[in-house]
Amino acid sequence: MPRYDAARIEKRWQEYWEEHGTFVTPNEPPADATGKLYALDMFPYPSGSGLHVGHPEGYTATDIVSRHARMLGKRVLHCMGWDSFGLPAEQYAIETGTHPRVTTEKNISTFRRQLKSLGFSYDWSRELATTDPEYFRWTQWIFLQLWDTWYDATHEWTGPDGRQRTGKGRPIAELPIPDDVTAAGEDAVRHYQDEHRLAYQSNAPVNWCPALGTVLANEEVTADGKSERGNHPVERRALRQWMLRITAYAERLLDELEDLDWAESIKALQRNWIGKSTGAEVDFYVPRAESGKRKADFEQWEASRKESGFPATPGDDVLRVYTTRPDTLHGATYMVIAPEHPFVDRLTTPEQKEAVEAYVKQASVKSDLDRTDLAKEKTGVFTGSHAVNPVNGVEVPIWIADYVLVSYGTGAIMAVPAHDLRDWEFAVTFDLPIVPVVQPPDGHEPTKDEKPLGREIDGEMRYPFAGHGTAVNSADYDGLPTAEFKTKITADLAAAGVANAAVNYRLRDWLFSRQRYWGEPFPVWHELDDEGNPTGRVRPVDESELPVELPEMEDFKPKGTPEPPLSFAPDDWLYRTAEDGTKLRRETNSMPQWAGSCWYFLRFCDPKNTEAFIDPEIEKHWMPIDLYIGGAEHAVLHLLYSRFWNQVLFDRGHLSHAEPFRKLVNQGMILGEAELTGFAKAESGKRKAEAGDVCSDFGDYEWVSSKDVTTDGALEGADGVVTKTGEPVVSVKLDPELVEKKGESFVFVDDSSIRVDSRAHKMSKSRGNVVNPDDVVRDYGADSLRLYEMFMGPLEQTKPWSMSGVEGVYRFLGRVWRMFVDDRAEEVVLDPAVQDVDPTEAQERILHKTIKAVGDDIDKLSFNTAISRMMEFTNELGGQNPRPRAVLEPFVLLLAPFAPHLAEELWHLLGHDESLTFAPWPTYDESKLVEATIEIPVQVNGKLRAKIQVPNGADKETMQSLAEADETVAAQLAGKTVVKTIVVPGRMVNFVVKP
RNA sequence: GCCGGAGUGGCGGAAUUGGCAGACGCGCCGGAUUCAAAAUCCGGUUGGGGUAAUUCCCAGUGUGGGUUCGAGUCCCACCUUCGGCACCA
Repeated sequence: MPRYDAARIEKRWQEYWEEHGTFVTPNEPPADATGKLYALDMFPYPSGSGLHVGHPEGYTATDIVSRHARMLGKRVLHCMGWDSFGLPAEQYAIETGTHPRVTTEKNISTFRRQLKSLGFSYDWSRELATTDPEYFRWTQWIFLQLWDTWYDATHEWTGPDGRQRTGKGRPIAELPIPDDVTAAGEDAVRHYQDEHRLAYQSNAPVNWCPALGTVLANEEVTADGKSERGNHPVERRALRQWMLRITAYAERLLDELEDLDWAESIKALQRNWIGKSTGAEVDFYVPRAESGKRKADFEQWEASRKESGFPATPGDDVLRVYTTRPDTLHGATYMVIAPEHPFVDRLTTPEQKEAVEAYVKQASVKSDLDRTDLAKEKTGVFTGSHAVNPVNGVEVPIWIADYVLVSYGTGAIMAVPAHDLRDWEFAVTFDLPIVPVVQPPDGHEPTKDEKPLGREIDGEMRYPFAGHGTAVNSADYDGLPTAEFKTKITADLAAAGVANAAVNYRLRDWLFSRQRYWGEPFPVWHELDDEGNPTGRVRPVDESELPVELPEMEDFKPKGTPEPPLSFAPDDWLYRTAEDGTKLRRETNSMPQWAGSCWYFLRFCDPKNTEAFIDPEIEKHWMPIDLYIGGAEHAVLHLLYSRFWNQVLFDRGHLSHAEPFRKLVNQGMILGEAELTGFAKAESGKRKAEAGDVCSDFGDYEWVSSKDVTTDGALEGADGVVTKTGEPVVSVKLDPELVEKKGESFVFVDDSSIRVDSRAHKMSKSRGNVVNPDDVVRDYGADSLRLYEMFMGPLEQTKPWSMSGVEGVYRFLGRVWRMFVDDRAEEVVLDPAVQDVDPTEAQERILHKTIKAVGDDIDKLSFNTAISRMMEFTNELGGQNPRPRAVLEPFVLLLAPFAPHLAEELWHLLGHDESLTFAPWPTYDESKLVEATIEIPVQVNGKLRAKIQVPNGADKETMQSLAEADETVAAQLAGKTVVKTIVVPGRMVNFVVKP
């Protein structure tokens, strides 16, 4: 019986595509192509658990778009590769003693097999893995480019789009060296350069995770101070690390976001992450002299500043703060510096020394968790020193508190308790003065945040006010609205040389080194002195010596100390003597997993190039990416990092576009099948639970899930089941709050106390609701899996899996099959109903409607509706006899991007010898879409009263008279006055009447 | 708290962007086919009411207002929910 046999068909066509190299894209594409499409999937980390049903969701979407584009005659680049460096392979290796390379290769081949079984039209000849030395050779090369680049913030240039821009990455050799640095000698120059490179070393405190044995980026640490991977505790520790100066590109990354065709939500996420704020930096003079001379010192300082202007780096006698509210300067009644601020020691007076030291120590051991969790209680300690408020010469105390972060702004703030909630809390705790300088607008009530902080002062309830208003207690500025005041005072203070307009970003530099074995080695040597100690000078590995491969090692376990595994590599890898006789030691940190994924899309264009990471001509040919689809979990990190690398490579002239991803779409997460869970009462006979039902305790009710319930609604292993409304599948949940306890028994208060919980949850091993794509392919075929994942709902939406939904699309494919194939025949032959006859007008119309709808929907990535249109077509044509070939053939082509295997099989059956991959996409004829007469609604006072047939293209008058002639309408209008008639041609008629 | 989404039948979701709410699929009900089943096919399925019957009536897109001849769609306020950030001065 020639039933729809997905397994046979799919095997056949996958073999055909492989043999014929159907999807291999030459680098010299046909000249007659009508445009190009680069459709990219976020390449997977080949984990040990294999493909997840979430992967094929985005992959199917790009595959449909790619296959559609090929049929439209475009040249298409569509590739797959592996983000194969990373922690899990290394941890598995440590546990089992298998080399990570072995595990990785095994996992890759599983992924490859699974992906191939789904019939994606990837050009497998371009497959790449980030762990391949021929690949990471260029990752290392790009790192050297970063090392060789500084950011010239003042450089003006015009982008490819003709827009003027400021700021560009330039070769380090072009960095202007100040004369005093040149005079100080070669080492000073080198040091100066190192301070400007985009890749630099730093000793700043980092997130050290002892359990993972590595340092983590801020982005890899959760809010409660745990590692994102594994949820292990993370502590702060000062270590020498490589950093990438992504902050230099903050403005560029923010600015270029505007023109990209990305979902607003993702743009918002990135904007949020970059976190731009504008305000001013203000210098507060810190007098050192004994009282008496202090005022004179301040005045002298003020005068000198007026002359010199606002310096780039403040001196020792100045505390520089950043504020977004310079208009509240008159209300600054104290200052706060972070416990890690470099001035802590200098500002601490002998009397306060003990208290300060204790506080700073305590703050240093506090994890981020403690710091945020104790947010309710503000803590701090007085330094003993004061600073002078530049607007009024008032001396204010300087405190140390951990609510000020050393890593943001200048690590110091001016505190305006009247207008900042945190400062208010602190001032209240330590009894510091509160001076209001902003008058709230009339009728302002304290907000939800402000209200709870209210406090009685001098017999009156007072609240902080963080909003905008009018200036008071601000000398000459009184009466100015906040916004105006900000601009004015910033200008005035800038003229006085004590402040400057400033911008700050939440974004931090990217911690780029890890203490792992399974990552790209840094292409860097450290110079050693005669004793073998590092001199602090580094030398790049010569390009000709790339790649720096990983040494073969027996033991790459982390030692629980920050010494990276590579520092235990064999000496011949680790050490070398340079031609000039200098002893060198390799950098033993490795790059983070993000490195390889920052540029893989470039390599796909030119994967075999041994001369360059990409050929400039080929790059121009394929980039930018027209469609990039992947999970929202990469909305910030991966996408920001790769944009950053791409910007730098663009600035250095290696790329033709600054932004790699023209259009980005995040597929929604696929949740596990919605489970009905709850308490079921096991008793004989099925019946409804009712109000008043009694149970002796919740033990009478068993926790069940839909898996325990058979299709007819009986609970397996029990005699019956309590149902909500008599529906067969069901279990109920008791909401303890709605169940009354009477003695030892519980009584259902009312029907609402019986709840069915049918939530869908994330797929997870522990929940046991993970769907394995292999199983689905085995039972229903790849086409069904592809079609189902596209039919579930909008691509970007989170949606639950449903096995019966898979069966639904499988049934649809069966109907398609039987539309062509006589399933009662002995062999696979065309159904006799498929004939070379002229289609009827109605058949032509549905065909052309379907062609239009499917094409438009693919362009909109609205695959669920495209599929529903094809179902409508099948519902209409399936039962007809004869079924004209001229209508069925184009339909096969429409189906091809979605269910390519079945489509190829039917195409073949219709007598075509070649694959339909490059068959022209059907076109529709606008004139075939119109019907002779159409049905339109007639409303009276906006209510639908009748439907009438009108000739297509009827004018207003005709439509109105036809509507008036309708019996029902006439009855509705009888005895009433028509005030107005609205006629929308081809749409509707509406009579507005008065009684 | 701030930023960004989303609320439509029993369920997943449609709705030419202001013009017939519920396309398509799932589930369910009824029927055909069958010795029976599987598979397949046909009909019904928002709720309520009415009729011998129909192209019948009423209500209805989270809640409350508003704009409009007309609102799921636009405006205002609110509720719920999901995601991200969270002492960022």
